[in-house]
Amino acid sequence: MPQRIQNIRRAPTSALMCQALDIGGRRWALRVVWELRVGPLNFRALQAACGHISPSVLQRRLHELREQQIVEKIPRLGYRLSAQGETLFHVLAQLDKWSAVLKKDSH
Amino acid sequence: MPQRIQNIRRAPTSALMCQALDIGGRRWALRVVWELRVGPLNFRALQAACGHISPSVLQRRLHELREQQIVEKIPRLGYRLSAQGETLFHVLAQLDKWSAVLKKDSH
DNA sequence: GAGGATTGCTACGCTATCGGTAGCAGCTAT
DNA sequence: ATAGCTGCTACCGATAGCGTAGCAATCCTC
Repeated sequence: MPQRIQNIRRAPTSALMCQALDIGGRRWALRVVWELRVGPLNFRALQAACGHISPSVLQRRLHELREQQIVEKIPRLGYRLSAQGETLFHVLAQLDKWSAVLKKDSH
Repeated sequence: MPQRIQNIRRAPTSALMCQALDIGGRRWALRVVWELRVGPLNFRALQAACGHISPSVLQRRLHELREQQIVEKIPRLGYRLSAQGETLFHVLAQLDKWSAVLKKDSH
């Protein structure tokens, strides 16, 4: 008799991973990190780099990312990745490599 | 005179990476992939694993993930990761490691 | 230092997405 | 047969995202 599939014992997803997936699961959040990969950008430049995300949403994402200490604000240059953010960028770099396998024509 | 920050020449984000970030930027999308890491789950089990995501949203995410050929449906077992999905899981495994650096007390 | 451009950011109203609950039809095990 | 589980849909209120306009502050140029 095959074991019921929902009863398979599995390690529960850690709270921190849930948190990471929650942050990443918001529109534009990962994109913002990705666009900051090269260097700091100010608000308008970041907006343009993301393909004209609306400023209200960008403002929210930046606030959240700063709360998580992924992004930091610097006085005269705008926003840049923190040390944590740089580490997250390395993860996204893997995602960039992975994205090559996506079908081009899907939408 | 410092170069204007918005004029820094930067490689534009590739269309495929945009697509990947778009898929991942939807609520629950990455979480679904993550929960399927161990093995196939049926609809209800997946719903429970995600912490009771509403069925309408899960249905939508599964449809999209199947369109992208990240998840596939198998007749009597439910849903499982495709080869592409497995590769994506490896990226998320990096994210899991990264998540350990997140502050615990932030919300 | 007057003028205009650029900056970060907010307000507003609309649409799209999410979330919660209920429930249905098909299958399965008893 | 019947009771439970399954995948999935419908409905609808709540939330998040979008697009545009615009404002106060700063910066640049003359």
